[in-house]
Amino acid sequence: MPDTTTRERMISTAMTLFRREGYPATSWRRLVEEAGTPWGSAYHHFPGGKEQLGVAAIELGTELVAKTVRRAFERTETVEDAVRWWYRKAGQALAADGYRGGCPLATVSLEMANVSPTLTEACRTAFATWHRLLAGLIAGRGYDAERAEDLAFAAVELLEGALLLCRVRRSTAPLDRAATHFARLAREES
Amino acid sequence: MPDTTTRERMISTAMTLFRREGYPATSWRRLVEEAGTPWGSAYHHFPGGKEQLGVAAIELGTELVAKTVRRAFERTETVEDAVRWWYRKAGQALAADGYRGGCPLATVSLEMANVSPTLTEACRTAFATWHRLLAGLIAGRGYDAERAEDLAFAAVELLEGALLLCRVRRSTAPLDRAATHFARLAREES
DNA sequence: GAGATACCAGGACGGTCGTCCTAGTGATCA
DNA sequence: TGATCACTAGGACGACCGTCCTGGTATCTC
Repeated sequence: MPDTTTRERMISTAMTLFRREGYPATSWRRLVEEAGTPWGSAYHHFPGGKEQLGVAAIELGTELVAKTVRRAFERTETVEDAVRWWYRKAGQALAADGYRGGCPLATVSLEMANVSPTLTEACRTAFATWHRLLAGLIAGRGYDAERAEDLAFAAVELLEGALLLCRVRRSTAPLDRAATHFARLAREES
Repeated sequence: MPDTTTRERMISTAMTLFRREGYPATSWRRLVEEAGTPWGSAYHHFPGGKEQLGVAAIELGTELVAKTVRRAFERTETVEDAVRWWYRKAGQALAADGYRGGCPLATVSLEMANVSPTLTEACRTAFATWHRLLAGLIAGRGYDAERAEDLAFAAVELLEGALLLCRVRRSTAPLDRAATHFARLAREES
């Protein structure tokens, strides 16, 4: 079962709060209250302070999304179906959470880009990980390397834009449209 | 000349700080320091407090982007050229600001979606304004209404996703790719 | 001139923030 | 049994937050 240790519960709760309201709005006090973890041991598990917790939460979010992507390509045959499956999964998660969630990185990325080089570097690494993973999986479906790179970019760009609009409109429609747009990009020859 | 009054300077500075670091990170004290406006008259001009300032900043950002979009369609002939011009303009502004800026709405949208219904509503209205404007301009270039709607969505989704990646990677490359992706979507028949 | 109105100065207020600390608990191992 | 270690309890600390206030100045209206 997941999140058995105090440290793990803190990280996964931090990821949830970061994606819902962002980094500055997530205080240690709210975190330990939400996670039900001991307030006194925060700096025991994260001597680097809130920033270290932030990096850990970003890494967890990166891995969770990567897992979804891998699963999407396992259960589908074409690239457009894989992305559609991925986006649908993201939409379901978003709706099930009452449109409070979204990308685990987007909010922190935007907030901390000019403030914390450490967190920004973690976000940069995360996006690079996704991009590399996607490009590899797309290339594995028969696309040449350059085109796979390009489609991997499109998949991330469209997802991030769509998640933002879904959040604001409280609807998964933008994600559905984004999946269709991606399918068109993937199908077109030349 | 712009921003002649205290109120206008406060709003435009707020927009800048919101897009750079977000809503919670932008305090009144930082704002008046940055804007060089009197601290004592903040609640004179904005009796509704920080939230009222936030709404005003969102509305200003909405109008600035709308102006750029209108200009883009004035100086180009095809839809894909208009979007490319728009994205290039956005990339130039981003780079000129040292990759600190970005979409004036994105960060606030993500941060406040679960916190402030007022600000969320302002963001929703803003995105709807852009979408309506774009759909109208695209339809004016000969696309049928439904397709124009769809392309307007794609233009906003791709821009938001690209701006996020540009910010993190400190590069305008994602915007260039996004423009190319949009061009492919706009060109393809059917 | 007098009164009203718009705006500015600058700090008080209570609250929350991240950080850090001392004291204590419970388990492990000699 | 006693020493060591990982972990927890809970608050102190100074800084900053949004808000609101009193007192003042400039400008306009009659």
